[in-house]
Amino acid sequence: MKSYGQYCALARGLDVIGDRWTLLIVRELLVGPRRYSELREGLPGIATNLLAERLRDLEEHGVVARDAEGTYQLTEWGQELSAPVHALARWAAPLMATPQGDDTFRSTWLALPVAVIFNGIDKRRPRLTIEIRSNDAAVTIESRNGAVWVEPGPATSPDLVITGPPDGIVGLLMGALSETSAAEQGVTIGGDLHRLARLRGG
Amino acid sequence: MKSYGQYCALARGLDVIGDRWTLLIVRELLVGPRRYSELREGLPGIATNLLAERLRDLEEHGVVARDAEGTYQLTEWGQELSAPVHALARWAAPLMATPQGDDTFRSTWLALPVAVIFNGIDKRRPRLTIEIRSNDAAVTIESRNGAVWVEPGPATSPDLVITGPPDGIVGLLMGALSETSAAEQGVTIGGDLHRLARLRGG
DNA sequence: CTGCATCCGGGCCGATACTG
DNA sequence: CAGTATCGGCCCGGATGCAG
Repeated sequence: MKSYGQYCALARGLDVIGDRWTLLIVRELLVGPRRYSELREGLPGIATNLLAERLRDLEEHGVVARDAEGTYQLTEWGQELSAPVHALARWAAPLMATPQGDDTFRSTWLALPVAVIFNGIDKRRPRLTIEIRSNDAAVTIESRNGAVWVEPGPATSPDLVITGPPDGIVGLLMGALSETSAAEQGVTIGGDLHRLARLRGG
Repeated sequence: MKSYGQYCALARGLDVIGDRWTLLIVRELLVGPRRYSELREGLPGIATNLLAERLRDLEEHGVVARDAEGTYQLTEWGQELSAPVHALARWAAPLMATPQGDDTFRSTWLALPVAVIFNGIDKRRPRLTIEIRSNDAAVTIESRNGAVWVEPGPATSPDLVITGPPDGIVGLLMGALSETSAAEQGVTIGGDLHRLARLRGG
């Protein structure tokens, strides 16, 4: 991208991550190291040449590093993008109220709202395992030692299983939807939903 | 901009503020309401049609509102962009270490690093008035009641006057430069610099 | 099959000219 | 002062090719 040519931290930051698709690539890598094909899978709609070019730019700028096997991961500095990414997601949370419509969805994207909703460590949070079954592959929300995070794949013995469309699931996680209104959106819950509310400190 | 078409808060947020120049327009409006010509002045390099189009988009999305006299200002939701903007500026702070070079600078841009460095309210901070004289118009850094912010224009009776190039001034504000190394960059200080350090809690 | 590079049509960006 | 109109060029998006 052409530089803004401004001696300003925001402008210089945008010179690095302001390109189209760039921050979404960072979102994918914040979940963990990813192969090229996994990145494509998590970024529906991106052109393959764009993904390659962005990764090259991010590597040059010191945000992304690739190891010998061709796996991409964030550098230490790149990891620190979690703060602005979470802040932007939090700001944009009201936009999630309008339904999914034709928008695509990948269940690994739940890592972002989960990180925003259950951020930090709270020792009072109970241990809990939730399996999420939505459009594509199942993912697991784990609560251990006060921290909450998302892992790809189903759970071995979940305390709670939530099945349904993405907007209903996100509404439930945020606490914006009641169990009955979520059910109207097609969400099925296996287990006691109050255990989820307790993760938010409810 | 074309929507990413993803049911993800980050993607939907970028659909609103991900366009080129958009977040820099928000930076200008975070300082306070601005006229069209003032925005142009604070965004060197932007094309006038782009500025008009971005303002229209931001207004449609409910980020910006314009009053009867044609003054633009952020809505309540738009104001909340201060969090992601500050987070991005904080992340990009290391990029400010490379010198200004040919980059343009406006002294009102100091409002952003000042907000990042002296964020929040700290009652132990002393009352202080600093006048900054850099490339263009003078600005004033005010510390009152534990809060620190930037006002356009010179101060009436400053406790401290700092004159010099932008990179030297920003380095001094962050505490990354000593008084002597700042002086080597052409920074002149009128008054006792230790009073500035005390604002940071030093 | 993975991990890109190349090519091309269309849309967005950048600069200038112009208008109420 | 506050934009609109216009136009060349670059970037984006989608399809395809191809080397390891």
